[in-house]
Amino acid sequence: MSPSPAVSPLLDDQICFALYNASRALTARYRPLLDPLGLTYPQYLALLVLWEEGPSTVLHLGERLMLDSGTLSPLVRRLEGAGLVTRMRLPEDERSVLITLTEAGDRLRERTAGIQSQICGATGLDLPDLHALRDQIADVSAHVRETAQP
Amino acid sequence: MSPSPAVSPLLDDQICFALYNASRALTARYRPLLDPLGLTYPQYLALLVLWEEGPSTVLHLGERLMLDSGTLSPLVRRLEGAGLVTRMRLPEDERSVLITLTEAGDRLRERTAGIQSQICGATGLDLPDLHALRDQIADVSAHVRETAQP
DNA sequence: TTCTTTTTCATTGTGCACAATTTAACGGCG
DNA sequence: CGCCGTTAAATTGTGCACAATGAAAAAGAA
Repeated sequence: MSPSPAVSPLLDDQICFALYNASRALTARYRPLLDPLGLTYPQYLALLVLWEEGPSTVLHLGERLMLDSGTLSPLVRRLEGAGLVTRMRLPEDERSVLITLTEAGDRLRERTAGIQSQICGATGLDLPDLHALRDQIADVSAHVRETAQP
Repeated sequence: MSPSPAVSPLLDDQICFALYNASRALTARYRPLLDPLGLTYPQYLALLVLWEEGPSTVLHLGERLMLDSGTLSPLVRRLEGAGLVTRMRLPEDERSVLITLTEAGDRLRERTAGIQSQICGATGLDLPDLHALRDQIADVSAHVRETAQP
């Protein structure tokens, strides 16, 4: 082991590169599980919110997923094209678009039943370790967002 | 706190969502640091490899960054357009393209000096914790790739 | 050598991310 | 009421990721 400087610029030392790789690796691991359902990973995330929390506006989806309308508008349009959700302007506020699961979108939930355990298994960690790691990562994430420069 | 099932499908419980968010948050944190240099984060990663390891083929870059030619070809073309690298077919193997830093590309390295410490500071962790977390994430990443289904 | 397979890179097409702008609707406020 | 700043989505444009395909060169087999 060579001694490393206090803050190394080496590629493999970078926390961001590790996160970037891990995120892509896990998303790739989801792909063969989601492909049969006709979903991408971001589409699956949007459905998770709808399954958990019911009809949501684009704004609400964006807050939960940390995504803006530039990403969500076309994504939701594709979910609508697949017959999984409907879009409706709110009568009480015509600016907002309420996204609601269709019957097909609701039923799709059952077919995602085994996905989580497969993903957790692929990480090679047991549940306590996985939860601890997830919390650490979430803390870093929150801290990075808080220290964003104006 | 409500008791959670063994493997929760809830959005906020998911390790992948945490990784996905953290990766985007850190990349966003890099953006104002890299914008003045005219670089994106993936372009910065490619330059890191070239700064560390010298002239590299597209294949070598791809192995280091876990990216394929479909991503790297246009990325390298943009680096070439910015005058930071040159591309040359290897005389001994005309299939391979060697990417070499130009003077400008080499000099750019100096202007990235303070970036790492700023990013590390933004995570809110000290160096030992940061290294431990990075290693854990890299382990998960490697395990996920190993357990990819055929 | 000739034929076949593999390797390396580029290209095409789809779907995110995200900045910047636009459009329409809402909420005051005079 | 008309005016104005704000807000919610959508749109536009750029740059990744990645699957799939194509093209050219190299390596091997017959």
